[in-house]
Amino acid sequence: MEKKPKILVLLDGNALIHRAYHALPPLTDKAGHPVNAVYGFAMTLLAVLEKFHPEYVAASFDLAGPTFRDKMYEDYKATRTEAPDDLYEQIPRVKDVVRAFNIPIYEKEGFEADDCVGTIARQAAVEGVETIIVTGDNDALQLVTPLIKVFSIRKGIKDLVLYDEAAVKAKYGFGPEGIPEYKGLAGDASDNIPGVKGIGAKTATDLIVTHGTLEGIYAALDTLKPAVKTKLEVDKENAFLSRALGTIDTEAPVTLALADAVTHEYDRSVVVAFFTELGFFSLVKRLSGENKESGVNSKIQERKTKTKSRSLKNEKELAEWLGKAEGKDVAVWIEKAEASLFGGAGVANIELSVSEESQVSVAWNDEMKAVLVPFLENVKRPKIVYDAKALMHLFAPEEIDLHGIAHDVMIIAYLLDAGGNVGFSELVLKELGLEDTDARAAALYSLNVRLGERIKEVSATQPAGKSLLDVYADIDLPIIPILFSMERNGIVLNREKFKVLSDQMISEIETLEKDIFLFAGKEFNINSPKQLSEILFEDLKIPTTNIKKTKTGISTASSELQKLAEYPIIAKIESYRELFKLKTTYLDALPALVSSDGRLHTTFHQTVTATGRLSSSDPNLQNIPARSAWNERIRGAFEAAPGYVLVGADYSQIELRVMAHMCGDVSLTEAFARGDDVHRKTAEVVFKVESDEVTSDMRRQAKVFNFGIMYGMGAFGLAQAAQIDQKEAAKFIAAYFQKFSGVQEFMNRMKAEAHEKGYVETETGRRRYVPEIASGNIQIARSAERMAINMPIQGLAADIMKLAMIHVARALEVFGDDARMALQVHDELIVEAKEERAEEMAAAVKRAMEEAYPLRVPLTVSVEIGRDWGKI
DNA sequence: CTCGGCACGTA
DNA sequence: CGTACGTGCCGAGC
Repeated sequence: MEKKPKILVLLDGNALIHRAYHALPPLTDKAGHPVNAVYGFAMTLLAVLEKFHPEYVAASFDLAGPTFRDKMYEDYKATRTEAPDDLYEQIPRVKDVVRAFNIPIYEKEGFEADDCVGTIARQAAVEGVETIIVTGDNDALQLVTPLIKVFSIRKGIKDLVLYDEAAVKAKYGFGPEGIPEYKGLAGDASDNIPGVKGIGAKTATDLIVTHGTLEGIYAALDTLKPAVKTKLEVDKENAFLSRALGTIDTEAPVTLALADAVTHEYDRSVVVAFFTELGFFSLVKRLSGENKESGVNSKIQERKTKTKSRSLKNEKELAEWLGKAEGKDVAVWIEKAEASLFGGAGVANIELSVSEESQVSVAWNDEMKAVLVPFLENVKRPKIVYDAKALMHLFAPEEIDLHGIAHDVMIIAYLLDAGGNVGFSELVLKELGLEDTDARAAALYSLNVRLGERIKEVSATQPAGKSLLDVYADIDLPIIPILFSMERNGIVLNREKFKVLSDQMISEIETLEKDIFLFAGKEFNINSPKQLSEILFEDLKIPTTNIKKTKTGISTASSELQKLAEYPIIAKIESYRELFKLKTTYLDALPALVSSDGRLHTTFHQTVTATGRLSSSDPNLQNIPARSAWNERIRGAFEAAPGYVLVGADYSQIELRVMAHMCGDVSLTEAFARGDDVHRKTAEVVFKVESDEVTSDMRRQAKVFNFGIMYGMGAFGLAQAAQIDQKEAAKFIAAYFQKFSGVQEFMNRMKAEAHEKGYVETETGRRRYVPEIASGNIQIARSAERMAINMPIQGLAADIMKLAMIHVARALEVFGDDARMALQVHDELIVEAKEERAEEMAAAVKRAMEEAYPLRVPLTVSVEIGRDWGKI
């Protein structure tokens, strides 16, 4: 019996990293570092180990610095655009993966990974070992011999092909030895190898097939077509140079030590820990199974067979399927129809699944709808979905009310890691190890299982009633239908009011512009920080002492310009910027987004912020101007419908109260309990004066101070914000912490917790990971500490508001169509109410908000009623 | 055309 | 060198 040769798998690290990086969507770990290339590399590594069960494994990487090719040809790889930092950042971690598996790395200064691979493969062949080169670069095909094969990526990262000599010949028409000749003729644009000008793929192949080598071709020059002959003559030097550049050096100064490359056991826990850190849960799963203690050589469990998707032909089959699914959670994936010319996208078809392995798909037509709609609307049929709110909008135009959302996987993923990616395809890749899938309902089902386990695991370590699961069940899930109806309700925007404002603003802006050009002595683009700084600091020669620099020049930020208030042009620029911003961002942009019902419909995002707040976009209605001279007029264009009024309900100082609640500081809680003006109280403390000596200026500074404290501000920042001396600021902080010692203890506690555990939590159980806290960079670590201080405060305030909205929604049920929530702006809720019931309703809203979450200090809400937002 | 940097609106 | 966001403009690079 013929003895089967032993196999060496040789990884071309750089080529694989490049392929993985470009083939995979951006992925990040919890710290926000890109990991898609690391992930792709690790997947490929596991796949080849599984497939070939090699006796030996080794890897090669490029080293920084010029190679012998650069010495030969100074333009080598000159056109190659610098790979993004996102990619370079990942190379050390790829090497860590290789090391975690105890795989030796061969690299040499002055040589590319290719050359090391070629040399090692040649040496292995001498030992009678068969080599399989794993790469993403077809250059390596020139190395193929009976004992050397190339396993190369065709597309994506999953589609790999094993090339032997026959396969190379089939692909190119000539064998491996022809590839350097091919480079000599046709060149290689990606490496800036010139080749012979005018000779492309076709001619090059013909020439090689007929004449073999460059030498052969040049010997037969006279037999060639005149045009080809001329081209070859002109570029003869380039042809030979290009061939040399394109030839892999198999005599690189590296020596294979087969003993090191034996696929000996690796420390499984190291690999698991590393994959976990990277967030590669699907890969951890592939490592586990029966082979707990074994090495890479052992069988890694086979991937599951392809998920089955069956198309249901008629409503009878559908009814039967749904009948069998009775009592089970059904994963529902909606396939959106292409948006039509006449409006939004509808539903094309629906996939349903009650298992990880299979699903059914159902066309969205009248017959099927007759069965589907009762299922979708049935509160008692639990559904697993991804982004329930978006689905509600998809169904809403058809007047279908989606109910019975048991799980929203988007929300679960967000709660598990508010900073991470929550895109469906990213989750499918990270959690299930699938680049993409056609069986989305089955994938959704699987995701719900995996993430469901994880959220339970985390919750088991948290206090009862205050866990991620509780946040999920009591806050983030129930608020979905409320946000949906708020988005659908929208708010009236009076475009006529905007038009009047806009016209006034245009003339003011023009006046300001004229004045500015007069001061400048010429016209320029005031909106360009670059041009503006040239005018100010070069033409007008305004001294730049004390002015900050940016990467691109001297800063023209408002805070910097304020230092130059003595120059009359500065005030004009400030006003110009303010008006220009207001006009473009609000007066011009908002009317364009008003829909046919005359109302603006924002989208609230529930899975964006790191703290648990909502965000708003398209348009963002959470940053409508509030304090500028024009504020009331802009807000005034947001109106109630005829017969209705707006009720605005604001939490008063909710974050300060939350902080008082959490730290339990005696002075602070007492101040709130007495109903004191807390900013005034703070002013007394830091300025060391009696209550009646507090001036309005002191109170204003104290207010800045209170906010600063909650953000973990230091003396420097406080000095900046309150426009005072840094030394003075330090004294204020000392005085503050002496009086409110509980606040300082709280801050220290949060910092300690973040250092110890890597995350902080709100009292409700919402979690934020702050891995940067372990950074060696003191700036980054400090910044993480501030996030750790702020998140439990901002996050609990956000949760209180969400709970309040749930309570308000319930309280408003009795009002029917006479009341509808319109907007939420973090600590403010705006409700549209039938005029005659507004007072009654305002009282109900106030009560619901104040009682939403009992704190150690009173939680007070002020309500205002008015025709428009400017009046409330 | 896309994207990073800057600037600035809100809580 | 104070937290959390979204958007508009410019200018560089594709």
